[in-house]
Parts: sequence; structure tokens; C-alpha cells
Amino acid sequence: MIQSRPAVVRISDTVAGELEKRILEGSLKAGDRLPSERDFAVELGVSRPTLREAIQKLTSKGLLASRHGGGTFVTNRLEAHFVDPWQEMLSGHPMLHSDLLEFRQMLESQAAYLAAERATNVDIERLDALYATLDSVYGSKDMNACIDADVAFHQAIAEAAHNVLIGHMTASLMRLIHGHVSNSLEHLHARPQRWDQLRSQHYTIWQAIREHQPDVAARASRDHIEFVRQSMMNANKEVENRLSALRRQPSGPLERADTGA
Amino acid sequence: MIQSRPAVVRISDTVAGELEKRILEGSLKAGDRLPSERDFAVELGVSRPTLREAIQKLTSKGLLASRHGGGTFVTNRLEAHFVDPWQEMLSGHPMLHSDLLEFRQMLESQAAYLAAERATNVDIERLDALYATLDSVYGSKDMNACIDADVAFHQAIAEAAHNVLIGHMTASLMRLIHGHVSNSLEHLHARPQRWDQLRSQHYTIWQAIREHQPDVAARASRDHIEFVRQSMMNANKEVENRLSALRRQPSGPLERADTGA
DNA sequence: TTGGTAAAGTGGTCTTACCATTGATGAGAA
DNA sequence: TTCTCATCAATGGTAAGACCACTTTACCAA
Repeated sequence: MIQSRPAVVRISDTVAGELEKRILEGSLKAGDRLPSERDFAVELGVSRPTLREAIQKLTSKGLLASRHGGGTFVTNRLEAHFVDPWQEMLSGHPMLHSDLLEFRQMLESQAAYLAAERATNVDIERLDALYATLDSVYGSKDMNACIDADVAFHQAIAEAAHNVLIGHMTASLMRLIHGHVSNSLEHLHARPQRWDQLRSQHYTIWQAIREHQPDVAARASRDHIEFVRQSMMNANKEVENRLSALRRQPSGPLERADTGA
Repeated sequence: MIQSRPAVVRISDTVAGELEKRILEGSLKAGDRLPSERDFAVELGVSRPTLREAIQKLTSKGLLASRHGGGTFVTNRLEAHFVDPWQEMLSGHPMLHSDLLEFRQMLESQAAYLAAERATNVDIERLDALYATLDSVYGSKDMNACIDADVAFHQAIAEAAHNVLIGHMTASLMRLIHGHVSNSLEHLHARPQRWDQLRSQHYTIWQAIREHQPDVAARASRDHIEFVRQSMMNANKEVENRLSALRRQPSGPLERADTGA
């Protein structure tokens, strides 16, 4: 009855496994668009029908989605599993932010530790490049660029940890707090000395990973998030104050939290 | 988000639906063999690739099974299909187990740390009860009861940490590895001294939380998972050895040679 | 009967071609 | 200048035919 594994290996299965592996390991991230079927087939050394069968397998698993004339994309199903339940919760219950940052503290310090332990030359090169852009955009005043560079930097650390769960979890958390990061950054932006502190924290983490000092990296990362945490608490307090001042005026329009796009 | 129905109907989807209908209605019964792809394609009025895509869809749903050179058959079991993408990944990519345990090590040691810090009397009472159960079932030889008690104990610790994300993540991970835990436990079961080590490890964690010693609890928890990790590696190695012994018999090199015409 | 071998049938893969849809580009109008 | 809309290249979907690898069956010889 055990139809176990026939000795024959279908090429399309091999290809599907390869794609799945790339998605799992993060070289194909959620939202990424695959090369066109024609190009990709050449790149993988198989014919287009074979590649199509492989894509079809992953599509029926929900990992890929194709749009006629548009392209084939990696879905966020793996991350949605983590993120979806929390997305609206976070808007409705601000006290979750504290738990979230605590979780992030654990996750990122561990990621930094493992990254310092396992980062390859390729990882370090990528980190170097990302740190350079991060450092440069911090000089500018472009808030969005800062957020993007910050997220990319931390994500690269998570991937250098070479643990797929840490990678996906970090990506999920990043997406989750993306909308909320701007708050604290905006708050920090008006305070140059704190702004500089962030830069030096990133520098410390970066160097610790480069020089393969896991404990230093972990502690620096922990301190970094702790700093963000404090800043956010201050920001919230400030917002609170501002709101309570506004609340003294009557006739407030109905507050409705916009869930964003 | 508007991804729902692109309004375009792919022929392969139509065909797949038609086949599925025939199977459900009984005109195609379990064990039946489909006509050959060439004949069937003509009969359905579509091309062979289209029919193949339809068959592939149903194959991945578990309704059909193809044998190279043999034919395509209707299977008896429908929907032995995992809905959790991570669950499926775990089966297909064994290297995930290591990452999973590493993640769990981080998560549970942090949970133990916070639990030792924040556990209320209610939490501790519940932990006491669960530990008592755990200790008693370890005396028996009921494997399932052991697993359940173990999961409940660790889950209670996670909830005593009073961080909703940690609680949720722990529950998710527990569910994910529930099916795979039995392997390592089975392996441990035949080794009484290791079995006792597990008991003492649980005791240490329990006591550290009771006495509010975060660092002790975290380290004990970390050691505990490390122990499980080693055990599982040994178990895998054992399986590996058994498999490699079996592998000496068949001879299927099957290197796919490129014809390079 | 038994064993092996050859032939036919079937799924797997490749090639080529064309169609349908999409998305971006650029021209033209307000 | 800005906006609208038609156009077109890129891309996924479908089709047809061919060849290969494997399985099954039938036949033949011992």
C-alpha cells in the first residue's frame, strides 16, 4: 500500500523543490516577481513546460501566484500565517506594542548573535553596502528612505543568521511594525543627539558581526531595541499629552483607525 | 487584495473542475484508470498540455496519481492535504528541524526568563499542577500522555511570561512540531537514564520559575532544548544509518545525462 | 510451465508557435 | 503642463508534434 517514492524523479518535482527551497531560504521573498517563464526556464536549464508544471505545483500549494500577462509572484502565505492575526490587533490594542518590542528584542539579538557566528563573506559584503546606504540616508532628512534602509539592514542581519525561521519571522515583524516605526523615528528626528545614538548603535552591531563577536553583537542589538523602546514610550507619552490636550475641546470627529493599504 | 477572481477562466481550471466533478459524482471511481493523455485530450477537446495541467492540479490535491509508463489513476484518499504551509515545508525540508529547534531554544528560554520574572501566584499554581501531571505520566509509559503533558507544561510557561506574542508563537510552534516530537521521544524512551534527565530538567525550570530566578530559568530552559536537540540529532543519525544500510541494495544511479544534441 | 525478450502503450520532457492579457510608453488633446 | 488614451512589447496561457524513459503485455524459446 505504501506507494512510497518511485525511483523515478520527475524534473518538474526537482524544479519545484528548488523553487520552494529558494522561497524558504529567503532568496525569493514575498512579493518578488519571478523572471519570465522563458528566461527562467533557460536559467534553470529546463524547458518551459517543465518549469510551468513546477510553478503549477507551487501555485496549488499557495506559494506562487500567476497573472496572465503580468508575471508570476511569490505570495506572502508563509508570512501571512504569522502576521495576519496580529495586524488589526496592533491597531486596536496599543499595549501590544510593548510586547511586540520585547519580542523583537529577543528575535533581533539572537539574529545578531547567530549572524556574528555564521555570516559568510557574501553576507558581510551585503551588510557593508546596506550600512553604507543607511549611514548616508541618516545624513539626509528623507524619512521614508531612513525607514527602508533601517528595515533592509536589520533584515540582512536576520538572513545572515542562516535560520529560515528567524528570517521569515523578522520579515513578518518588520512588515507588522512598518507603519508604526515612523512614529518613533519622527519623534527621534527632532532630537539630533538621539539620532546620532541610533547611528552609533547600528555601527556597533555592524562591526561586531563583521568581526564575528556574537556576544557583543547580541548585546548591542538588545541595547538598540531597548533604546527604540524607550524612545517609543516617550513618543507615545507625548502623543498622549497632545491628545489629552485636544480632548478638552468638544466636537471631535469620529476617530477611526485607518488600517492602511 | 483584489487578487480574488481575475475574471479570466483558464481552460485547465475548467478541465480540472470537470474531472473533479466526475470523480465526486462517481463516474470515475477510486482505482479507476483514466484514458491515456492523448486520447483523453481529444475526448475533452483540449490539448495535451492543458489536460496535463489539469491532471497536475488534481494530483497535488491528492485526487489523482500518475505512474510513468503505467497510467493515471484515481486515488482513494481525497484531501490528505496539509493546510498549514509550514507544516508541509517541515516534511519536505528536514533541515528545517534544526532551525526550528534553534528558534524554539530562543523562544522558550526567553519565555522561562520572563515567566520567572512575572509569574503570578495563579500562574505558579497552574504550573505546579501541570508539573505534577507531567511527573506522574513520566512514570507511566503512555507516550501520548507524555507529549500532551509536556506541551501543556511548556505552554503554561509561555503564558506565564505575559507576552501575548510569545504565547501565540509558542502555541504555533508546539502545534508545528507536535507530530515530530514523537520521533525524539520514542528514541529517548528506550534510554532510561536520558528519560530521567528530562525529568530533572523540567524540575529545574519549574523551580527556577517558582523562585523567581530568571537567569537560572532561562539557562535551564536553554539546556533543556539543547538536550532535546542532541537527542533528535542522534535519533536522526540512527535512522540515517538504518537507511544507508538499506540503500546498498538497489542500484539506481539515474544521472540525467545531457544529450547536448 | 517458466523465463526472458521484444513490442506496444503511456507518462515525462522538449521544441516551436500562436493567442490573450497586462503594463508601460508616448502621442495627442484639454 | 497635465491628463487621457491608444499602441505595443512583454508575459502567461494554449496548442501541436516529436522524442525519450518506463511499464505492461504478449510472445517465444527453453
